[in-house]
Amino acid sequence: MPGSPVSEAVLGGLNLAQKEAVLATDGPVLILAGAGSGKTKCLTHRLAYIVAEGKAETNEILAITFTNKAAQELAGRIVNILGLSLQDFQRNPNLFTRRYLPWVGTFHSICVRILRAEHEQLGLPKSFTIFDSDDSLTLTRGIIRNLGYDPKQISPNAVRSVISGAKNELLSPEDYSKYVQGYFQQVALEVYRKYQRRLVELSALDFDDLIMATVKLLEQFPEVRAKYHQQFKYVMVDEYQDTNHAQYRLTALLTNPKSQNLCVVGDDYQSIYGWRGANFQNILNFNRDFPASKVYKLEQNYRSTKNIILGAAQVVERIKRRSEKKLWTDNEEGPPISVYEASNAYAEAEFVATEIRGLKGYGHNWNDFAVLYRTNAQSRILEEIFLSQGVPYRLVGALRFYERKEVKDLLSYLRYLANPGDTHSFERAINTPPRGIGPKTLEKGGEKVDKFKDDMEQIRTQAASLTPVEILEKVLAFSRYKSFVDDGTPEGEGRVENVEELVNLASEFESLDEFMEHVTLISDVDNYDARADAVTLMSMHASKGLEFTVVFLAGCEEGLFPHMRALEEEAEMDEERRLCYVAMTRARKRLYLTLARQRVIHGGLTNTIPSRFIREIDQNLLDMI
DNA sequence: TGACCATTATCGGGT
DNA sequence: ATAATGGTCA
Ligand SMILES: Nc1ncnc2c1ncn2[C@@H]1O[C@H](COP(=O)(O)OP(=O)(O)OP(=O)(O)O)[C@@H](O)[C@H]1O
Repeated sequence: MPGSPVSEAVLGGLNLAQKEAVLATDGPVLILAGAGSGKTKCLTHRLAYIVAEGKAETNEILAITFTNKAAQELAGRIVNILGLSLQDFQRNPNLFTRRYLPWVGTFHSICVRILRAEHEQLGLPKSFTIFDSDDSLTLTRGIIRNLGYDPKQISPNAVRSVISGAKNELLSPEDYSKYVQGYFQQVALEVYRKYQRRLVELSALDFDDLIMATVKLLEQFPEVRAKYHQQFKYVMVDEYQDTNHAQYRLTALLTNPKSQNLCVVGDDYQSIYGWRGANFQNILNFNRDFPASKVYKLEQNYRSTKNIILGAAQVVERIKRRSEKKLWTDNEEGPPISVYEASNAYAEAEFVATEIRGLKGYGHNWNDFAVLYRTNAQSRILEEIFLSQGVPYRLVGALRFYERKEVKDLLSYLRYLANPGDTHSFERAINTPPRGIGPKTLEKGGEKVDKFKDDMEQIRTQAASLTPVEILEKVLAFSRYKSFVDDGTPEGEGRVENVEELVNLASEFESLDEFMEHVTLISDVDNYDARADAVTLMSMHASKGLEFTVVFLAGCEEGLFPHMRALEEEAEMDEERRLCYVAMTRARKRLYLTLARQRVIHGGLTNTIPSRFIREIDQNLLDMI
């Protein structure tokens, strides 16, 4: 009830504008605000408030977060409001979030849940396979070859991005055929057709299909749509500026048209995923799409110093197409933004490491620091130097868990067990470890192949009454996978560790489908642990939504940041500016911009020019070291 | 079939 | 400069 102790607690610690946004539970709401103004905080409190007020049960709230990590954080913060035990949550955040907040997650994980529930409508088996980008690429390459094209002339990557782009715009091959121009797109269309047919045969969906299929489901079946409208009393979407067309449609389809209880949160200045179809006009058009909407603007930044806020604003103000937005802070002015020009990338990394070690002496922890860069390739030199200087670090975003070979190998068994139609996984599993069954033997068939199929069928029968970890143990015993990867070398040891990590993860799940889905959909940032006492190394993109006391932006050079490929198009340069704004505003107290005057690119030494972003910041906010 | 070697792409970001 | 892919040969 309003004024009840719980509601009071939920509203405590919010400023006036934030409180208003939290209290405006009903009807369409847009929270449009700059960095560090407490948007995510608002969303969390809003969810808590709705539950505390008894306006909806936790399973009646659909909340889309940008990462799985954010979903878990949301769950963690409302544990006490739900009257549940914090220990339970901490023991297994995954299971806890699934159980108590089944509809809090990323677009992709929410879609999987809907599709699993409604699979029959779409003629899919319940345990359909999720293709990740690697699987998609392999399939695409195979089709290109099958159709008689040379993968060297028709780049599988380029075709992938055409197909993905089409799906993000909700274009089926038929729809896409209307836009085709030129030879390459003609071929891409042909591949798209075949690719889609192949996925159906395999009972598989790729990442983009997860969204597109859900949209189709909801468009095609009004009764399914109505069911979810009843289920979801409240819908909330965080980071709405980074939704693509398919996600935008999906949001509208999932919102009850009568109540229109939809709250979207975001900042058009922080739209950094345009390259994968995100369109920040979605957030700017919210008023047009929902004329009854109320708009809340939060203008006070609680995160950063005045100098950081001012500097970041100056970079982003050069963008022509943007909303007008105020952002101020009561925080101290803080030290100027430090700029350091190193002679080369090693010297740059040494400066960063030395600076961190120096500041560490002034009472900082290692996890107060982050080094952010434009391209993942930059992490290598930083790692090398950090290692030699004894600076503990955690690298985020390099290799996703699922992309490790051992994980993919074992998942292929599990996928095939769950979905016998998935011959893609079958073909991988049957010869991992090598059993002398290559493509030729497979085609001919015969005893060896039948034996494997029979063995798998046996495990499949038993699997029905087993937990995910038990099934995985069976697979490991059957394949003797561990002894296959453990060759006694340190690398072999690492591979065994990967297997064990997968086993541990499996033990956190109750259903095989959920376990596999989790492994396929988690990103590397999801494993980022803010408590681990180490310096964080990650891409600027991956840093979205996070905050650190001290931030270094490495490689502030023309051609690297802003990136070479963004120099020509204004829209792309705008996105680089927004990325700069995002990256700068991750910092609470101190911000460094560093660069190398010489850098090795593609094996050749190149002279560099300092990034225009440094020039665009008022010189008296900067301290050139 | 699978190991080995040459050639080629990669280094733009990621669910 | 390195990783991945593809072709060749045992
Ligand atoms: N009313 C408030 N009083 C004190 N601190 C606040 C308040 N609101 C937000 N904060 C703090 O400000 C910081 C930023 O909040 P939050 O991450 O919710 O902002 P955001 O708008 O989502 O940021 P961004 O868009 O940059 O990711 C957090 O540390 C949060 O605890």
